Amino acid sequence: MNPLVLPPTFYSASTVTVARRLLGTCLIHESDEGLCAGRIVETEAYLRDDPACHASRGQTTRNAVMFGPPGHVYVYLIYGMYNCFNVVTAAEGIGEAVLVRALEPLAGIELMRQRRGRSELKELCSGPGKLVQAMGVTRSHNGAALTHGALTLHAAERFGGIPRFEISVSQRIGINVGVELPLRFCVKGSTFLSKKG
DNA sequence: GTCCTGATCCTCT
DNA sequence: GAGGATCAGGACG
Repeated sequence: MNPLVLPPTFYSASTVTVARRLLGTCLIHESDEGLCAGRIVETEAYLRDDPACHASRGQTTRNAVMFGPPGHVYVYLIYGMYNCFNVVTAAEGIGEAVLVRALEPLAGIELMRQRRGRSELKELCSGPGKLVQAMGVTRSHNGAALTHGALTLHAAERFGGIPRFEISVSQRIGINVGVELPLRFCVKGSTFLSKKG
């Protein structure tokens, strides 16, 4: 296995810890169309007892993946048009996840432009629905492991690393419940955030 | 079965 | 800054 691929143990820390550690790591998707990669610059933690978390009302067929082992992908359709990309955290049976909200494009940028129908670099991955579209992620990836397969998560060093950065913590975006909780984490000063952090 | 809501994005003003 | 697009899952009855 590629030593830069993050191991399953990476995901078994607390959800908030994983949300912070995900910043700077590289998401890579190798598809038939080509390879795409992006560095994670914005995440949000969704905890079990959090009303905004899908798993807060117990396990259902939709959110079953969240209750599975950590290090897997939970893809969910929102507003009938867009998908959100989540990383399952916490032990099996708990039901917590981290939403990836924004990426800094690293590779396969032309492919991202085709998929998005936009040319500006900042418009490719600066939002949950956008990055899913740019990376070519679909609901067929729901339940897939991030430790092997087409969709993998690599350490920051994979693309030369990221200069030392500060983490900015703020309130989450786009939800109506639990908004006051400081569970959104951004790479401070990044130009690829979904919103000013 | 029917109704309603939502972790969004884009276009237009 | 506001509104429309568009659909699956969950909560009812």
